[in-house]
Amino acid sequence: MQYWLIKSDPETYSFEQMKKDKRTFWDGVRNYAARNHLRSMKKGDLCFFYESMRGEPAIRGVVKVVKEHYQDPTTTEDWSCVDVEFVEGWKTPVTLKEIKANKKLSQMALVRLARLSVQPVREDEWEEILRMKEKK
DNA sequence: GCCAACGTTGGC
DNA sequence: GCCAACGTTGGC
Repeated sequence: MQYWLIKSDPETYSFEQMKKDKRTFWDGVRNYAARNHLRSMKKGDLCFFYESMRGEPAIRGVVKVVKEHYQDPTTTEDWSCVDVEFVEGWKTPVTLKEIKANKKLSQMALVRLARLSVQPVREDEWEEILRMKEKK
């Protein structure tokens, strides 16, 4: 089992929408590194849902991979997408500011490779973020 | 809205 | 295959 973090610009697809849809296909990834991560995702893997750009950039909840990668239907080029399902929304999101302020998370791709839209999360990082969420 | 950081493109 | 130019992302 692997953990991931997927980013979305809420103007394109918000966590609010994710919650409403319950399930969606994660399309539109147009970056090779991100695509490779999509292709490594396994059914049952958990992902943090991160919203960028508008408002406070933050992790807002958790979604689960329910279908492994397949051809992105929005293009004929060689890109992939996966299906994800809503798991839980957090009342108080864990913000980028808080993540940056936490020394244990300084190695996170979110901090070091800000533009990578699909990234792996280490187990200790996953747990640390859950701890931060619980403490609120 | 600005701009730094990064990825991609294309000329050589 | 290098690297400058350009486009895009995303934090602030």
